[in-house]
Amino acid sequence: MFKKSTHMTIKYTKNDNGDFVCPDCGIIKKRQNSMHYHMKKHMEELKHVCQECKKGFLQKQTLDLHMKSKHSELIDDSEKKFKCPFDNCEFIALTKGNCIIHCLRSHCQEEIKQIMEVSKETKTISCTSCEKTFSSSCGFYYHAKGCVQFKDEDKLEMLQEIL
DNA sequence: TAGCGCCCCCTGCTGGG
DNA sequence: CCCAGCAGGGGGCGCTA
Repeated sequence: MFKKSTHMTIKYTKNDNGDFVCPDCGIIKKRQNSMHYHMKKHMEELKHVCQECKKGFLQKQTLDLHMKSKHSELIDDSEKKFKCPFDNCEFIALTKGNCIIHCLRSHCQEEIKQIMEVSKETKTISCTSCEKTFSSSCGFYYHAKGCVQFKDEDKLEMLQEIL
């Protein structure tokens, strides 16, 4: 079992296959960094703490995102936000992924329709181009950036700014 | 090689229409 | 109820000691 200390060095255990085994719950991970993340959860090591509201996060990126969204007045204006590259659209997203999803959803509906297949039964969305299935529309749209075909070169050029 | 940071991808939740 | 956007976790890649 782990002691809940933020200064504790993590020790990793491997099984005969060379996979990483969690000594706490026995879960197996192929990669060390995946186990690192998993074990941190056991240790409740939320070392990335927001100085403003004292909320803790597992990952620095999550804290950065939190700072951008909740305390944007405290950070440098040059901090990266992702603006929609399409003309006459003022949409700004906190993450690149969310910006891509917005662009495809709002500006590329025609192209998306060509590869989007919605199942009302299973409430999933499939890509007819590669037959991959997603449980949420966001997942599909994010994936679609790699499968969708553009006839309009200007549109493709604008999208490439954020891809 | 162990340990960890960065970033991409995906998912679940929430709020508004 | 549906859809768009937000927020956060999982995992791959690559760097450093």
